[in-house]
Amino acid sequence: MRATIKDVARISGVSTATVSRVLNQLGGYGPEVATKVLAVAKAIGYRRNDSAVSLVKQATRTIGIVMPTVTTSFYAQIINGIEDSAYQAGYSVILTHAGSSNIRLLESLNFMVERRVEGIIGVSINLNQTDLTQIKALAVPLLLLSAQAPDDQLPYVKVDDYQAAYAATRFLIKQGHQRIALAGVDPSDLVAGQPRIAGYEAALTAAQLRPDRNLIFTGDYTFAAGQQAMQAIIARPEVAPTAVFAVSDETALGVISICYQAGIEIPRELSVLGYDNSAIAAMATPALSTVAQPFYQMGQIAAQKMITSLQTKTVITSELVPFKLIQRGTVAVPRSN
Amino acid sequence: MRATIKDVARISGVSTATVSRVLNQLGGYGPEVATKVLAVAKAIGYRRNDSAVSLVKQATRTIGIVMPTVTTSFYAQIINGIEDSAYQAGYSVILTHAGSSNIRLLESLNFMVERRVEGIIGVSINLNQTDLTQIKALAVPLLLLSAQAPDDQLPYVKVDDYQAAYAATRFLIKQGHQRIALAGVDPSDLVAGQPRIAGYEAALTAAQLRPDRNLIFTGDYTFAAGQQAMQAIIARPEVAPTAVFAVSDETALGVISICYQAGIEIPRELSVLGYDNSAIAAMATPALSTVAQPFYQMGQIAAQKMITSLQTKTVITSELVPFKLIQRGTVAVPRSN
DNA sequence: TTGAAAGCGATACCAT
DNA sequence: ATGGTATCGCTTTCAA
Repeated sequence: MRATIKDVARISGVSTATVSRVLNQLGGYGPEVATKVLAVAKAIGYRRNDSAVSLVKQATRTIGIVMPTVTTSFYAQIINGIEDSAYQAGYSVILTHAGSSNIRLLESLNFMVERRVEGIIGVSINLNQTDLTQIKALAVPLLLLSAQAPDDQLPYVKVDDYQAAYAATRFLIKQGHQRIALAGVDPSDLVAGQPRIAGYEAALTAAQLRPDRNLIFTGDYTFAAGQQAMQAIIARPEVAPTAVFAVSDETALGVISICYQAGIEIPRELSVLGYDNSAIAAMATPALSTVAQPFYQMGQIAAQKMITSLQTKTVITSELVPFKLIQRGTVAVPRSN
Repeated sequence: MRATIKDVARISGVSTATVSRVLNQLGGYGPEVATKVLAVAKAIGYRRNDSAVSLVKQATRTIGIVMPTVTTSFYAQIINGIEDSAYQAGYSVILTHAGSSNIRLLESLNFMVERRVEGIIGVSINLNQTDLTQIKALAVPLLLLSAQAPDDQLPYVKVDDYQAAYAATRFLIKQGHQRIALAGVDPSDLVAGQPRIAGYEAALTAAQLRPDRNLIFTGDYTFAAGQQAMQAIIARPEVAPTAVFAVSDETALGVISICYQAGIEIPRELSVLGYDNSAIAAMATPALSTVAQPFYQMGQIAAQKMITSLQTKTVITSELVPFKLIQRGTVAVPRSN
């Protein structure tokens, strides 16, 4: 059994109250007592029991992270950001997966409530109205990261997908592209799907280019989705885009992998633009031009917002974080231009 | 304030003891009482307070993960594996970073001891004797994942780096390669460095090929290390390997990126073999041939071992997990052959 | 400056 | 089948 405050008290010849005061530097004790207590605590390897502290203080200084099981490469960056901020504020981070398509979501959230986390950051989780109702009943602050709830019923930290898609498409147009495909997008996805489609089409329209639904290749943001999109593009020469805007870096790599097999040279014959700027983007060959989401910072911001809100008892405000266009090696002017 | 067991007891008109029995399905109560209690608990949104449970049970059902801050792409897979296994066993997972080069290591471990985690899984952390001594003093089970302590003072789960490097090199030799470079390796790294060098050299020797120190390009397993290695190779035409065995997938991609810039075609002019089979390997162009480490399973195994040991109070045994050679598109027979 | 003691929310033993 | 209550380790009033 581990040493407790009582052991320290007994050995030091003082009361537990005094030991507690010394250990927490609350003042109101003589210097020699302090020295003694500290020495004893160290000698017997005393460590505070946070369960007991949490119980009496009614605060666990813990925040929870819930995320889908699927492990796209950028989650590590987000977690890093959250954990670093939390750590600095003296908070612990507990982690659970919501399973694929949220099957474990409510179970996970419940788990965390029992663990008495003070707040939860939900990464990339899509919520429907039922979820939302149940979450309200949990009575724990939930902040969304890279996600958004219907009618903004929950605060979020994310980039503006519409603006990012608009800027990305506009960038491609400025390079001289006129036939630009959009690949891997899920049109039923209210958060990252529809806004990106809308931004893409708006940029096209603003440049007097007529959006063409045949240039939109739907998918689920994966590598495989990119491969399928590119295969479809090759299969239909009448479509012949000069650039493809992929909705994720992984999708972009899927596109590129098919081009490689088909002998299509990038960026000479086809430009490819990714989305995320995950670690793989910089390591791809050729290095992937992409829309950067500042994942690490997003994690930091989310944790900070949560903790500040907890400490000041204020409501968490949503925040749109800036994206950035990173030009590397996969976008060039179109050949025909 | 959240509802407690007392509230449930009061409203149901029974004692807290009975409520506890019902909630934990311990038997020893009438069916109508059970129904009543459950209904009340649900109605007032009662959730168990795990801090209180942990305190009285002297068990937190929590395991901690400590890992370096640097976020190579496979950490997500490891965490997924750990979390899934832990979740199934009813355990929570708390996560902290040890900072770069372990600066935050002991602080993190201490944090976890105060949180009363029942065991800690240390991912990719290199320990020296001082660390080890302090860890012993913490008196908490520590299992290493993808790491190994001096003199095997701590149990571990990892692949056999020597054997993997041996097999990989042998594979390259069988393909007809005779001049094989080793890139990105840290020769001062006892865990992943020296064994791989040794395995590589042993395979060479076994095939009557004389190991050549000029073919070993040291580094720190990163993308940049791969780039530097390849630049060095190009700068010294007298070395001219026909294959390079990179110590990580990222390093392999670094090698490939320089080849691309230099117009060296892979695998026609140079074969490249990676190590890890992280998510990026399959998505690279051309797809990377590599030595696979089963990260997700390693996470699962580690968590299972830890939890089993906790529950059966037995000592954790080390385990060498199998690696696998994954042949994709970056290794071919040498041109000159 | 210091200590006694009440509680935090649950469990589990001992009665009844 | 049910209730009373000591207990887990700590913080925090209230007194002294």
